Amino acid sequence: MTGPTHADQTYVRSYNEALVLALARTTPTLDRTSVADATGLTPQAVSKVLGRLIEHGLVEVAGVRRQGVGKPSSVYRLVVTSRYAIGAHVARRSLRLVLTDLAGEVRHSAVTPLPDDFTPEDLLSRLSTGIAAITASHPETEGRLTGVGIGMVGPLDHADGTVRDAHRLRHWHDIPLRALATETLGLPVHLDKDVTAGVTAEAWRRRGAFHEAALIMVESGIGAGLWLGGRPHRGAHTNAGEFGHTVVQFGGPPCVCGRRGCLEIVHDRAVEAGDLDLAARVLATGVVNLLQTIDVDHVVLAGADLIRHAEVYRNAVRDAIRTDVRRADWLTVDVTLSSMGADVIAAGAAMQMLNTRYGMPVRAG
Amino acid sequence: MTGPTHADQTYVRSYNEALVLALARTTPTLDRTSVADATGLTPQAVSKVLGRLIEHGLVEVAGVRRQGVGKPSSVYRLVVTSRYAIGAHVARRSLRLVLTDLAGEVRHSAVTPLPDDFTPEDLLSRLSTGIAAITASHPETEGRLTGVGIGMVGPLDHADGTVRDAHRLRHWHDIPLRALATETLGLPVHLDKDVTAGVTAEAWRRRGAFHEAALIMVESGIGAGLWLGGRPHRGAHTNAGEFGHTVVQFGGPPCVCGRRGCLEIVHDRAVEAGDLDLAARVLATGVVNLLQTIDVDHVVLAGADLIRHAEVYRNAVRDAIRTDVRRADWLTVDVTLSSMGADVIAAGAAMQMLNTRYGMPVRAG
DNA sequence: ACGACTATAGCAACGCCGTTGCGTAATACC
DNA sequence: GGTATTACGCAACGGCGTTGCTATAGTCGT
Repeated sequence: MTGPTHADQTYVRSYNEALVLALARTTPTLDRTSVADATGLTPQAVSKVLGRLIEHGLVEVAGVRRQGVGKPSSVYRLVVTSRYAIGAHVARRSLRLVLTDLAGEVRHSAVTPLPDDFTPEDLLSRLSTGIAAITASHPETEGRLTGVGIGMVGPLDHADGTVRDAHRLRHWHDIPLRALATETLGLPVHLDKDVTAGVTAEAWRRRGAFHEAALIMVESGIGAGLWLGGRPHRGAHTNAGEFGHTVVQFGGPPCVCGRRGCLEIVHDRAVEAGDLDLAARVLATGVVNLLQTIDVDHVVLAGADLIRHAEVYRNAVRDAIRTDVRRADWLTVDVTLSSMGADVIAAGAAMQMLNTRYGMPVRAG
Repeated sequence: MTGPTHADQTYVRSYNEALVLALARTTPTLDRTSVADATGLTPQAVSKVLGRLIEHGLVEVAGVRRQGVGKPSSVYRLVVTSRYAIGAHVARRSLRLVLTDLAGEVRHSAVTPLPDDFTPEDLLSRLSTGIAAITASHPETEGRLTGVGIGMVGPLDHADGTVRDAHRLRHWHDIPLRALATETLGLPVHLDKDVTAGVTAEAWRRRGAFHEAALIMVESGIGAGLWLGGRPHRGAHTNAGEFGHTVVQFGGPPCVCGRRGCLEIVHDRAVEAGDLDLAARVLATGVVNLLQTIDVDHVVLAGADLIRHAEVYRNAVRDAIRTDVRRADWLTVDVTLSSMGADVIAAGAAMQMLNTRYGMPVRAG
């Protein structure tokens, strides 16, 4: 992003704190020894890290645990109500707002329609009133709101927070949405593509198990959110995951994007023809293409149009993975449905906001 | 790889040293101020880092530079002859060995044929004699050999150094090649897929400019080496980049891999039919698919079968990128031919070896 | 009941990082 | 030749995880 930067002790501190927080997020309780084993830190260092986290209210002592002979160990746990974040999923016709706690649990969810061809001003005013309504009904978030994450259809530029040309939205060309929203809302704002936010939602809650993953979203378009090497992959222009516009049928029907035989147009034609099985097989072919290209071991299926026929799609993808390629037993892939349903994008956007403050520090590595 | 591990001051040290070394590799000369500007370190810290590097012989003082008023600054430069590495490119019928210096420059290159269906023993003995010949003719490498990098056709497991099932090689099933070679050669060994080694070769020499990139290789098969987020992307099972076996023609001709209409079979059929333009367009379609999926801004073309008709392929790829999709002006992609010719895989393997010692420390980020 | 044993917790000193403050060296300019 | 300017490096500092050691709070055996 900003070019290489150096490492110093503040990096060491925030890195290790993030490591312990990630552990706290994914385990009901912690104790000094188990954290030391999981992180490689010495028990003494764990005490110091936990001390800092307790001081900031992120972690608390939950009691002691007798585990046989010897002094019982103190038990710690995440204070999930110590921080909150708001996530927004900006779709073509609707705005979904969620409130999540520090563990990524959704505390509140609401959808409001958006007018056809809504403008930036339309969105900002609805964001404003929607967030005000949430904070009013959740006074416990007072002073504990980390910020607002926005997941939106692309193309956009994550690095400078600008919407370049949101697909099929007339008034959205080179709109500095992050800056506008920061000013309007008075809170830190994180802007990202919807699918990237979605895959973050899964990763934030599953930590280490989720190292190489893709979230496949079918919802007025087909896209993929990528999580590679333990972090989101956005590509050079925040344009990764334009999965629906890969050609699976050379010379096939023309697509709105200008190419022929794109996954999306071939899939949609099958749906229009009422052949859902074929549509699912087409999508599955694309998923296997994705596996061959980036070799993820977790595939999460999401999106309203997919969830409506969840089992058909999931079975097609699983079948394709098993039979399409002569895949050996070591090529294990876990195919699941999104655990968060329709909230996944908005919740992921909220978690991205939390992640900027309480996740792994960027750069270095 | 080994799960999350903590950060400490040894990490800070090696990180900053790697940062300065990367700068030294890609710049003719260094001075304290420019390093400080580029890394964000204070000048005093740069002095300490450079002092450590000089102590290890990796950097030397090259003189002073008068740049106007004030005390002239000391000028430093990488000692390219302070470390060497050997790279091996194991192909189906040949073994290529190169010697590179610390800058990644190829100092020696040699090819020997490999027998049909060669065994692990065949390879190890040829590695042994080949490396002995190189060190004998390059006495300056005495005591300065970092190790041996091996780039090979997959599938293999980079994490534990095992060849799982090398494509079309009968005697290569679950062979712990890294362990065997380490023992036989008495040197550290790094094992990786050929294409991943190849993309590392480009990245090692171009540093920051090369953040999101793919190396497309056409040479008895079609594969891609991926460089994402400033580091190699291998995927969950070291199986990323099996680009030739993505479907571009749904229901097309059957491929050896078991699917139908794979990029590789469609491309090869076109070549067999003598229609090189079509073959190049098919490959270009696959490249654009790759861009849509992972959004790289550097595409490097390589491989004997491609280089033979380099311009045809390059033009086809450039045309496809320009016209295939309604791409906006911000979607810039740089398409180049590999700068290292036939040595690219072997040289990249050597640089991977150098990278394990003198590159960015793993984990943390 | 009571002492031996054991695992945990935390204080204090330490080593090593980059940072800061400041004195010194070497050049151009007047 | 004096002065401003730029670069260098010693020394003290703050902050990180580590190490050594003592205090603590339980279980277990007698």
